[in-house]
Amino acid sequence: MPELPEVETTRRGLEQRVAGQKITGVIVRDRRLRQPVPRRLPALLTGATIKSLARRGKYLLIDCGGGTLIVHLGMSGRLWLVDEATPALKHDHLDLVLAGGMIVRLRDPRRFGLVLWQRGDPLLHPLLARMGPEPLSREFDGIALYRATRNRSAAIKQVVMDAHVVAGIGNIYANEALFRARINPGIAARRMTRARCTTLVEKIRETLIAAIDAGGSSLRDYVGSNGMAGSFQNNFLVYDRAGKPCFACGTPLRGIRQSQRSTFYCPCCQR
DNA sequence: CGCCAGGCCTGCACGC
DNA sequence: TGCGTGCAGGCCTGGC
Repeated sequence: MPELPEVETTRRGLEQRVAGQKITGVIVRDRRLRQPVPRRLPALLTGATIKSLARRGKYLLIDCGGGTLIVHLGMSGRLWLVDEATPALKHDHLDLVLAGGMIVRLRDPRRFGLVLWQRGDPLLHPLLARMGPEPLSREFDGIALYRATRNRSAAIKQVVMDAHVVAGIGNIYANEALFRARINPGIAARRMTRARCTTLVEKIRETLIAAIDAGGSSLRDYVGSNGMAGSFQNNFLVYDRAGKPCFACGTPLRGIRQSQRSTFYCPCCQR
């Protein structure tokens, strides 16, 4: 479910309501995520105060003073604030009970998500340490993408989805940005010119910012941290539109598979 | 029933 | 021999 814009929407929604709040209790109902939820989490977090929420790629970094709670939402995860009277349902695996009477709740039916604890600098965690630049940072520019694509025979879409190249570009936004950049998702990354790299970086940024402004995309059961649904799914130009006319030229869009992921593109506009 | 789904880590085989 | 790379598999539930 959540890609970078959805994670960022979650971060913004939660931060303003939980920063400065004390955690009075931690309820772990199911430890079985992609990795087991640390057993000592309640001991570590009870009594701690949430300082701030940051994001690295699709990882949420909840600074709790003595350490950072690192949360990844996987495919079906959702982190949001509920009233303490809200009953926990089947897939509500973790609650952070706050002093103010609210609960930060993690729901993740597919359990591809991750909850980790890191002392010290969270960016040093092995899963984060070798990630590529943030797509919205200055560090990620045409030159950086050009360098990262040299000697890579893999398709540009796969390279752009490689978190070691640039953080947090998922399947939907890779598809959308490539369409906006008029680049065929299947071309070998090494064949990208400098100019096309610059264009693609611009379009990635443009797409992510538009999606964040729309509160993310709501697919299936996704809703933001305040329970409100994002609306960017209404602005998809190619994602999930196989066979439908290209908004630019009318040609039926194609749906193919690349590395077991679905790709959508316009065979006419994207070369 | 089978297939599909927004992620991403791991391990293996391969080629330089 | 040792890497970087590319690919397949696996982790799960739910919806069509």
